[in-house]
Amino acid sequence: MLDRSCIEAIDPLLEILDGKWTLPLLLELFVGTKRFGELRRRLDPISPKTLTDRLRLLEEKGIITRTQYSGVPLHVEYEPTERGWNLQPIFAAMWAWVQENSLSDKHGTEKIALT
Amino acid sequence: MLDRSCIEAIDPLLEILDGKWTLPLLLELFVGTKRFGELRRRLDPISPKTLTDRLRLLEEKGIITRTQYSGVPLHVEYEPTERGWNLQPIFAAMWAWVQENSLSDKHGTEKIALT
DNA sequence: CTCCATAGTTCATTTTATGAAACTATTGCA
DNA sequence: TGCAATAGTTTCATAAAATGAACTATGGAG
Repeated sequence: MLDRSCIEAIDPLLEILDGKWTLPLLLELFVGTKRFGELRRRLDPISPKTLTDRLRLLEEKGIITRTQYSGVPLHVEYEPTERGWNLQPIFAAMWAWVQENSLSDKHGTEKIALT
Repeated sequence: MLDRSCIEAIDPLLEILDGKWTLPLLLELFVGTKRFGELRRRLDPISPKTLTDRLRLLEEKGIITRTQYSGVPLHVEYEPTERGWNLQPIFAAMWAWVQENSLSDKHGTEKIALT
C-alpha cells in the first residue's frame, strides 16, 4: 500500500520522468533500440536540442545507454539499461489506466454537503 | 506488452499528471481526504495559487472531488474519485521501482563499439 | 456590524522549459 | 582536398509554469 513515506521517496523518479518528451522517448526505446536521427523523426517536431537534453539526462540517470559506432557515416544507438527496462511496469500501469478510464473525459461534478 | 500504439494513447494521462506538485498532491489524497489548508501545509512551500490550479485541473479531469461543508468556519474537502483511485497502481509501480532501483544514482557508462 | 477562520483569487515577477536557426565535429571515400 | 551523412552544440528568443504578496469571499458568533 501507499503511505506517507512514498511521497518524498518518488522524487528521484520524478526528476527522471520530468520534461515534455521524456515518456514518449522512453516508449520509443522500449519498442526498440534507436539512433538519434530516427528518434528525431519519430518524435517530430522535437528539436535536436531538447532531444539531446533528454538523452543526456536519461543517460546520466542510468536509464539508457549511448553506444557510438565508428564507420561511415558515424552513428549512435540508444537503448534502455536494466534500470530502464524496470520502468516498464509503470508504463504498463499507465496504459492500463488509459484503457479503462480515459474514454469519457468526465467533467467535475461538484458536491455541496449540507450539514 | 508495450507497443507503438501506447505512445500517443497515454497523452491524456500525461496532461493529468503533469505539473510540479501533482504527484505529491495525489499521494496526499491517497493517504486520506484532506482540506485545502492541510494540503497547503503538507506540501509546503507550495503557493496557494499553484495548489488551486492543481486541484481545479484534477477535479475537471474527474480525478478528485471537492466537497464544500457549510458551518463555521467553512471548509472544503478533497478526495479521489474512483477514476482517481484507479491511478494507484501507477504510483505503486513507481514506488516499487524506487525501492529496487533508486539506491545508487548510477552515472552514465558510455560505450564505444569498435567495428 | 465587526471579527475570526477557512479558502481561495489577482497580478506582477521570476524561473524554467522549449524552440528555431545556424553552426561544429567526425569519418571515410572519391 | 572536399563532400556527404550522421550527430550533435551553441546562441538567442519565446513560451509556459511557478512564485510571493496582498487582497477577496463567506458565514456565523458575539
